[in-house]
Amino acid sequence: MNNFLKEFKERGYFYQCTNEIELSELLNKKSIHAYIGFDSTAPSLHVGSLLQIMCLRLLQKHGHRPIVLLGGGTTRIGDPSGKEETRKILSEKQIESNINNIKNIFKIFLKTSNPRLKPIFVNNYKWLSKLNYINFLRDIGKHFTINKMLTFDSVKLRLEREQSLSYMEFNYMILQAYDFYELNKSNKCDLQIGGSDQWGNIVNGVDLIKRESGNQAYGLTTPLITLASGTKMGKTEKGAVWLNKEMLSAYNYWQFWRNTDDRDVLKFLKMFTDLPLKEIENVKNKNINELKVLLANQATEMLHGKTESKKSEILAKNIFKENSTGENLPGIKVNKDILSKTIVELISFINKDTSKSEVRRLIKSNAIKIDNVNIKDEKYTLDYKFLLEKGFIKISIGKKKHYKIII
RNA sequence: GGAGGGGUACCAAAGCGGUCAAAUGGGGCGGGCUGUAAACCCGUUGACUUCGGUCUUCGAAGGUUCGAAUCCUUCCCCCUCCA
Repeated sequence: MNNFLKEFKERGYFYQCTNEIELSELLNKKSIHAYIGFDSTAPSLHVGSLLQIMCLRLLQKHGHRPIVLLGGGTTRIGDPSGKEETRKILSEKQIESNINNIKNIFKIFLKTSNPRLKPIFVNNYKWLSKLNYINFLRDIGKHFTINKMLTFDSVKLRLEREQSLSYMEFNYMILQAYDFYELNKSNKCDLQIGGSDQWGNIVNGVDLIKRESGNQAYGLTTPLITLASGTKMGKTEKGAVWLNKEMLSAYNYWQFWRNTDDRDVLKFLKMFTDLPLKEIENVKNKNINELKVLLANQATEMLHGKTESKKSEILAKNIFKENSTGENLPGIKVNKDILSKTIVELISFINKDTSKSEVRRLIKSNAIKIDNVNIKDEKYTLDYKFLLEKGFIKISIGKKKHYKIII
């Protein structure tokens, strides 16, 4: 089997392929172009898209060139996989700015130095917006039979559940197929990779290419990653785990990985790090918490760089150590008149989305500490002189949230 | 176009004149146990509060009533069945 496919499988990226044997041969024969489409509805991608990004990295590693499609066109329509969600209508400007931000993520994850392998960015708005309805129906629409479209899971499931499926959504599949066709024609793209939910769309693209231009193209899907706990990856209770420095700090990103469920650690090491599989094999019996640190370090390094990753590790060690003073935490400057208010006011000021009522509740349940000492009085006020002398003070909410307050 | 069902807190879902800031479950948050894990147990989950209470919530706007999530009117939205 081809090396790329082999590693693709060994790392757990593989779910389905339209024609594995032929694809393997093709990959052996030459360096190909492969694409993955990303939705541009948010200003950043989150960990939910990381597996696809890793696929592109792997592609590069094996000498193939990734094409990143940022769906300016399809974003304007909306992916039906979001089911019952009412879609936000994004302005042109927003979409453009989202696309630019998302591009930057790829510039971190993908190698850009080698001109033969550096990612090609495309925006399907360029061609989709030019389509003429009548021509499109006649040239492209003729290749799609309703009979077949109705058999695709994305459609079938909706119909079976008797949920409505709008004509617009029904067409999404065709537009994505057209994207692949277009990229095959203009960029020699022979392969589309996507999540398993994209299977139908991908197959349609492969078919369309075959019928319209006679070329053979391929599709490859990755499994939907569900955590051992059963939830979807990408969003935690606290919000999305963004792949963006401004939206989620290196430390919090590190923590996200550090808190991986025991049962997912090995799987994630394979999926989300560059560690050679042999090396993972060698360390797999190590203490599970060491492995989690390894995972967190590797994953964070990839996005935030080695320095930030190391800092996060040290910070974490310090914070979770008994009686940590928290001196390594990033300091939060708070001015004097807020410092002189009660602890309730102070905490809801530092942590904007914690209401005062909530802080009161937290105090009652023994969750608030200042310099590791439980605060039980909601009227407690900081000793300003002491703070001046010492320079900083640590406020803890629960066990995991710590803030270093400076003047 | 006709007939019916429905919109309740983060989500699902009860309530159908006062005892409703609204049952229950999930999720979240906090505590306990532990390993920053899982499982489990306990507490909590609108805001503000001088801890006595006060204010704002049940699709929207009006109305009836001492009193409405609950009744009436109009409007908006969703779903099912028939044409």
